[in-house]
Amino acid sequence: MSVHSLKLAPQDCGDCPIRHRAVCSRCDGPELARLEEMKYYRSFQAGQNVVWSGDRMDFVASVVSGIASLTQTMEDGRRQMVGLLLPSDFVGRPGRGVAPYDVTATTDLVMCCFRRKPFEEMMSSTPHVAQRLLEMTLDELDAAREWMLLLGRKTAREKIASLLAILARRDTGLKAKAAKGPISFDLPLTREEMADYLGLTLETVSRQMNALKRDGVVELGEKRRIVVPNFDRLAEETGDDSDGGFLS
Amino acid sequence: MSVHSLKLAPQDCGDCPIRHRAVCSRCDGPELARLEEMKYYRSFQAGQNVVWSGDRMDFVASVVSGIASLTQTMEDGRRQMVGLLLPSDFVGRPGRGVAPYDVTATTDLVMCCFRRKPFEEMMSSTPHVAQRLLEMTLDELDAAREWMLLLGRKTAREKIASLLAILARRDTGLKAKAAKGPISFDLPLTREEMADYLGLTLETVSRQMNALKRDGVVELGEKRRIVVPNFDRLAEETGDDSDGGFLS
DNA sequence: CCTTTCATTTGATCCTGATCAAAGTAATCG
DNA sequence: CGATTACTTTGATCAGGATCAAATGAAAGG
Repeated sequence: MSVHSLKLAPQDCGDCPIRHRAVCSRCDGPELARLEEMKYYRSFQAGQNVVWSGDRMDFVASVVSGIASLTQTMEDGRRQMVGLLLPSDFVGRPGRGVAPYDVTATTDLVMCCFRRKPFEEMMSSTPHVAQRLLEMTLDELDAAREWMLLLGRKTAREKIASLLAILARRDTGLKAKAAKGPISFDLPLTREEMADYLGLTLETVSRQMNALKRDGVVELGEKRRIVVPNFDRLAEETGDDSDGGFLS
Repeated sequence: MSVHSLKLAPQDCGDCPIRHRAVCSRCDGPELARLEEMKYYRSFQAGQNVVWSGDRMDFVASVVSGIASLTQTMEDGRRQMVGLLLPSDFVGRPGRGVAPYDVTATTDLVMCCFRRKPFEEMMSSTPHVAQRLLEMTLDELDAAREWMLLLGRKTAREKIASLLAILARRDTGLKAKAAKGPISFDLPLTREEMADYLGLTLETVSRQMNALKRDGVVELGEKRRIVVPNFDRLAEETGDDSDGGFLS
């Protein structure tokens, strides 16, 4: 069981992510009350599809627990993951009624949903909500562009290291870098999902994971447990600048 | 000289893209008047840098004529283009003071700029401006994710075909698909820039361009002129679904 | 507990695109 | 106009990762 599911029980929404990230971290006004009324939960089992590319998508949502992925597929089956949604991430596109890619529950998943229409109305009458959404979308765009660099120019080993670093940071709440000691987390993805994330095959992922293990960069424990003895060492393997992420 | 520069003389801003795309396609209120006062122009020569990654970026802007590119670079020089800005595209990130990637004038370039602070103030007092920006950012995010599929899973030939199709569509105003006849446009990118866009080397780009030529998919005229005798034929080479782009 | 299924590892071989090198073209400038 | 510089093509070789194949390991279910 991933640590994520411990963050927040779906019944207890006092700390619901939508409140903190998606909508309004700055106020407690009537908008929030309206949102509270509107919201509802949906659960999915690991592997279950949330929406298919091309489907109508009449809601927006925030991930409460678990992990969802956005993937694009070509006719012949080649697949590329284009988004990985962790708890507190936002899904859905105000103003767009059709999903442009598949959304899948990678692990057991709980989402906090809002029907799209009323959410959009709320948005237009509440300026800073649109601004908050814009901010989040810009973050996602930054992430997508980082990801493009990874896909286009990094070696297989660098790709793997980058993904592990991203997951480690997310799972330990960004303080992984600061912490000097070893950190560990549960890999939420299969080799195949990692391959779809990285633009590789699962065989290459497996080989490179073991290469990193052989070189002492990571330890692969039981049941997908990953131990990173030295985060800086892992960061060196990513090919990124050491000072990544001092954006204002 | 690219056809783009003919679209709009920078002095004549009655048709300034910022008006139509970036800010407000729905109104003519006082916001527009305020914007008109704020705006100013900047010109860059082909090859000139607009901002470096990590620089302060105190303005947002709309491309009036020419082409700008966003690129990310690794320490060892590997480069990946992560954005290609054509006329009417928006650059800049409300709320962020630092550029996360290099912005370069790929051709001679004219941008219509607004200082960031006053623009942001205008945004917060004018709800639908933030909404419009959100919409544009979502479009960019879609484009980025399409691009990720290209980088992660397409073959060199498919990558080239995809890029040519994108440029053809943009240059002919989306009606390329409908048009049954041959279409043509000027390639605004060198082989090296195409390579940076596609995650390839320039040699591979050159070879695949000539392969497409040999196979009659495109004709390479003088001075970077590209002729596409049959757009559907080109589209087949991209690996994309034939019905790409019926988003609501 | 055994069977079935799914995930991962490992091996052998192949192929696409990278790399290294050089020649050919086109644009620029004194 | 000739020389320099930038861009493009072409060739030869190499290597990283894909593909095909099979074995191993771990989880799930009757």
